[in-house]
Amino acid sequence: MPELPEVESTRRDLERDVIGRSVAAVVVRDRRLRWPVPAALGRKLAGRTITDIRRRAKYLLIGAENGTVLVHLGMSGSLRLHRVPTMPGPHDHIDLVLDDGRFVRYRDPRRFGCWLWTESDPTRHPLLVHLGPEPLGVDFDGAGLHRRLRGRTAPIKNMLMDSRIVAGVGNIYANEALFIAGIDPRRAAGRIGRRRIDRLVDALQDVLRVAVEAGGTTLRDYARADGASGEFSSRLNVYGREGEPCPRCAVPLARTNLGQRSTWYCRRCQR
DNA sequence: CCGGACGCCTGTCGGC
DNA sequence: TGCCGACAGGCGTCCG
Repeated sequence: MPELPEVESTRRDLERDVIGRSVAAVVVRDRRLRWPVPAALGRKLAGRTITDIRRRAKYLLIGAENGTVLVHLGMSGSLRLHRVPTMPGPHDHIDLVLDDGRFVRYRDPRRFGCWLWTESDPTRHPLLVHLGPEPLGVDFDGAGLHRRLRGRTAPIKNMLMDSRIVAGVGNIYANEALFIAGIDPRRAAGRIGRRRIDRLVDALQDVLRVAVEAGGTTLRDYARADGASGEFSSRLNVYGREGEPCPRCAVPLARTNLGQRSTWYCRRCQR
């Protein structure tokens, strides 16, 4: 579920309230996430101050004085900041309780996410070390992407969703960026000219920036840290819109499958 | 190295 | 109404 804009929105929401607070306790009700939640996590974090919250790709890096928690929201995860004690639901697996009594609650029905602990440089962690550039970072541009795609025969949409090529882009924003750029998602990535790759970079950056400003996209499970929905849902041009008129040319939008994922596009506008 | 398929898990929805 | 398959925002791993 959560892609770069959703994770970044969550990061910004949490950063405001959590930085500088210390951890009173970590309550783990179910350790069975993608990988088991480390048994030592509570002991490591208890009494420690949260120094920063960063994001890399779709990972949140919650920094303490003595290490970093790597949090991934998987397909259905969310982090909510609660001010008042509330009964946990069946999928509320972890509470990070702060010294002022507020707590960050991790909910993840499908348990595809993770909470891991590292005491070394988190960017060198095996899960992060091979990630490609951040699409909104200064080192991401048309020249670099064009070079990385040289010789690749896989569809461009698969490449956008490959975190080694560019980090943090998932199914929603890959579809939306390709629509804006007017590129057929099935097209072999290495056969797209430099000009069109430049357009794709612009489109991707635009859609991600606007989505972050809107607080991300809520389809079902995702919620901001304050419980609000992401408002980008109403701005989606093609995602989930098979058969509806193309916003640009009114031809019914098509759907296909690429890399086992549903893909929506306009047969006329995207070449 | 590359591309494609497969699980992991729970919930929901549509068709019969 | 009930059952069953398809599908859902991700991604590490395996196979050819």
